[in-house]
Amino acid sequence: MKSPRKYPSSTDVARLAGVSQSAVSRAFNKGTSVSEETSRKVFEAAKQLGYSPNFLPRMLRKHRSDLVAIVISDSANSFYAVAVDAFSKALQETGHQVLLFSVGGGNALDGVLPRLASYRVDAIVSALPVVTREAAEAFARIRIPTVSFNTPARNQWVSSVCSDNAGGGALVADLFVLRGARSFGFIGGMRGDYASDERLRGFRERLATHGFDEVQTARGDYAYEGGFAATQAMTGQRLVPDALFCANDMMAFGALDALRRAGWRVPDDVLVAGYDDVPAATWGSFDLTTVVHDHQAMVAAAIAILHDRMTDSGTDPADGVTTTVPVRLAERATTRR
Amino acid sequence: MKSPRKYPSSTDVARLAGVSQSAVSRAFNKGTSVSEETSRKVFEAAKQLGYSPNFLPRMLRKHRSDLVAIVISDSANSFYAVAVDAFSKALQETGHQVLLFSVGGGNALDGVLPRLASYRVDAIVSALPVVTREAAEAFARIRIPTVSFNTPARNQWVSSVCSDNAGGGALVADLFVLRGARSFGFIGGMRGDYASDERLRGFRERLATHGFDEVQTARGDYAYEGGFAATQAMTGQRLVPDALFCANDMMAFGALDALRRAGWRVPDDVLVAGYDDVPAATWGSFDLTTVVHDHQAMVAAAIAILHDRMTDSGTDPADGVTTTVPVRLAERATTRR
DNA sequence: ATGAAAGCGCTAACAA
DNA sequence: TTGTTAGCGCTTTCAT
Repeated sequence: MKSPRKYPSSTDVARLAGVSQSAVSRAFNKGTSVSEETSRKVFEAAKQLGYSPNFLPRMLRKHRSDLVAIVISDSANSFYAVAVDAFSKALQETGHQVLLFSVGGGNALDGVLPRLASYRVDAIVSALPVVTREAAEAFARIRIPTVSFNTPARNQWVSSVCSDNAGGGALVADLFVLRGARSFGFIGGMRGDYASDERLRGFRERLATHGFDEVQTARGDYAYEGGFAATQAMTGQRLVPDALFCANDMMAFGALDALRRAGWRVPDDVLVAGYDDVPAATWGSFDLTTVVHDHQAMVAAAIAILHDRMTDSGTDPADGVTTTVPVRLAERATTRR
Repeated sequence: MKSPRKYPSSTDVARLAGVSQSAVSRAFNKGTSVSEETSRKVFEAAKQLGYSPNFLPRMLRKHRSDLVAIVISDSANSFYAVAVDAFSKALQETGHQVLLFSVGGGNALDGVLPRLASYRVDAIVSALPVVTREAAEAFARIRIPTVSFNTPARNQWVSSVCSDNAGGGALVADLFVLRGARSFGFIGGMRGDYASDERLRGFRERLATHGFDEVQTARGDYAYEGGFAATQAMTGQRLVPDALFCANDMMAFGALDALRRAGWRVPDDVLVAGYDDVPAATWGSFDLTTVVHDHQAMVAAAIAILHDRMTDSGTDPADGVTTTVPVRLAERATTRR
């Protein structure tokens, strides 16, 4: 490897400024006692040498890196992309920096966790769509405060922030019934996906209170194509319910296109609702009724937990909390009769 | 701040294993000479203590952090979101780790650059949609090899990898003419956006070779709404060209919906093409002709440049290169007569 | 307000 | 193959 460029050190600056090395350190750290004069000399020399303080020794000395890991996977869910940006921005405000870790499919998490520990990150955000019990325990084993974003998971070291998935499903159930539907369908995500399962549970339980016990379920893949295929299967068998709830907007778009192609009219023949309120939901071609989660509130809640866990006055990291952020319904053309 | 948990050090492991501290270091670094026996004792003790090597002192000693910064802004362009994931994955393969830096609007870049330097990152990927001359010079000033992704920028320290924007514009021009269009429109991105400007340039120059010198231009904001509004202005004034080229797919979707709402038929009355080939371009409601760039090739090219700059045998970082990745056209329903 | 000195947890040169 | 030793560039007592 190339012998890397040698950066000037505080000692170099000290020599040029004619002060001690510790004076340089003090000049660059506020809340320390340095004279006006010394400070001036230091900054002048620093500028001349192009000096910028090296953060690594500081991490070493202080036993805290101010690094926060975000663990992502290549999910089609663009929800996580905006979350990463929001986290990064919010954490920078408090002097933290985001270190990104990608896990591929399978048990790749185990390959990544040791590195998380080796970078001595102060906290972890899991932006994984599925966190198995084993995964949660693996997180706990490295004993770093962790918050699972948008996926329930909880043990001594792992907290989670989720939107009220079941509540959202219930809102959709109420609306469908109010609009006169009497038969119901649901297109879910992959197996083991808590968010999808919860949305179905809330939907189903609320329908039961209205006296409807049957829900025709199908499974998609959280993408347009999955929603399209699942719906096409319904139209092919002429088993289209009065109202169709899709576990996310992408699948709802696929469902809409499949219904229209097969000659069904929305909302006249079929009501359709999605979940997420992605930008495309408002587009003229779709104008989709959907459940809106409050991204900002979710990120804020996660950050609050992390800060609490990372600071002194904070809670003992050894007990995770579960925060549920409320959702609301945005009714648009696909359910408006 | 909470006094952070003290991790076990190699010295702790050494003591427990009854070997020297350097033996522990050697056991954890391959390519060093350690006996089977010593290694066993070390790993046993390490496991017992829950030891994982600390990377920070290593960075300190070696004068290389193996950290790569990715600088992002809150662009609506989801193209960057997938790129971040691809970069992260590819860099991890070679033992690098991505450190994320978000810049807000305005001159916020200046606030971020000193931190980049302080983390001693080995290289920088700029995923900013606009890199002004001043920004490029600011990058150069910290003398860390930088590659600007999808936005031209170049000086001694800054390389760039771009798709062949002008070439894509030319492909669209050829197709429009082939399909019989005789008047042309273009909806671009924000001021100073090179990608948009280049797409227009290629479009315009190729049209000129076909004998068409007029292009009716409008400006959007790279989002659905901007494309919708710009197109609505055209339909309102009844100044709709035979063929409309949008600088990205999002605006093309807006344009399609605006045209349809105003009673224009696509492709019968108007041809429409976009740029990016986002997933929604293939959806039934749009089926949009668009220019496809090769994400993978672009990321690979950027990584290749970075690796070259980061390694010993590599090129002197003091001369940036500009790599142009070819594009192709995906013709779909919006131009097929 | 300032300097001297110790030490964070590693790696690497050197000696044995 | 192994142990000893000297730093990497900072922060932080402790004197002055």
